[in-house]
Amino acid sequence: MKAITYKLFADEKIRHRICRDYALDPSLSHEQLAEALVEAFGQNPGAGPDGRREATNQVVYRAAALALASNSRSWATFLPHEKSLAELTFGYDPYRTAAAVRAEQLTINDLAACLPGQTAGKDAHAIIRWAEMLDSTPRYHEVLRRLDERLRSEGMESAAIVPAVAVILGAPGGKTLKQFPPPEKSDTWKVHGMGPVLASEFLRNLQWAGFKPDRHVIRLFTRWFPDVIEKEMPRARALGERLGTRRKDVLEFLTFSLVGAAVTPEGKTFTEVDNLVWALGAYTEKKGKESSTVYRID
DNA sequence: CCATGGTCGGCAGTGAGTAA
DNA sequence: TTACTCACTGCCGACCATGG
Repeated sequence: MKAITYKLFADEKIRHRICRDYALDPSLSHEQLAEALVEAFGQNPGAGPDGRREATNQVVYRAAALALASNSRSWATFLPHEKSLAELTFGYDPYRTAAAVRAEQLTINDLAACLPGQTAGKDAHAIIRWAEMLDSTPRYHEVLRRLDERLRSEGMESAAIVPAVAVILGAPGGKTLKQFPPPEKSDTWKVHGMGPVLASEFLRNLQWAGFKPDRHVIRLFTRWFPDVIEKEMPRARALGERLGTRRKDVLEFLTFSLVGAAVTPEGKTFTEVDNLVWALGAYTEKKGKESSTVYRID
């Protein structure tokens, strides 16, 4: 971890770029900057219990909307638009948002204007679909907690919970739905506009403790920890089996989620580690330009 | 035939990098 | 400084392969 924070903030140019993107004070120490960066992502559950606390549909809606807002879009690009997204959705109120859409006072284009990039329309559409889903599903978070409780009661280790739920929400196959019947009045767990990766982002926004293996993280871990990957692969396959899937992309997602959990040291959260590894991949160890450094994570 | 899974390309704007 | 190329991001739908 020290090596990663050093690499991130020692270089003047990179430190200033990160500070510009996330409105941090460049005169802080490396440790303070690392802490402030993780803070800026706002997903670190800290010491609290994960996945167990209450969350209103409004809190759930905010978590979903922000996860969708991060799709194919650097967080720093979206940040300036966050305020207007919050205003358009009445402070992430799914009921008022759904009502405004019904009354044709809010359109996909209105929301898309807050989401720069190629997936703007699709993400905006998904944000509306989520409002409609939550509008007709009271206490959605309780539904998720029941899923969480079931998996735990069946002996699933806690590091596997978020990846498992993310697969059920993001890429449920027919077998998955047989083993995990969807909530009442619904014929699927599939959430709008999210695959497993965005679904784990969504869960993290709800302060569930999980590791999100995005492209940067996968790329760097492939270089750093081939042995851990080898070791976690059978466990990912077993987990996939448990979830009723053998899809290659899902197994890759599960493998790297487990690798992330495995390399997270005692006393650190998954979120802290993956936020910092992500930043390293996004700002320093870029694709095709990686150094030969194998960063120790401790 | 049906369910499942793999592969590929489109989406559409950002920003880093490079050449002139 | 300007103009240009290209990689990047995750989801999804079209299409094909496999196997019961």
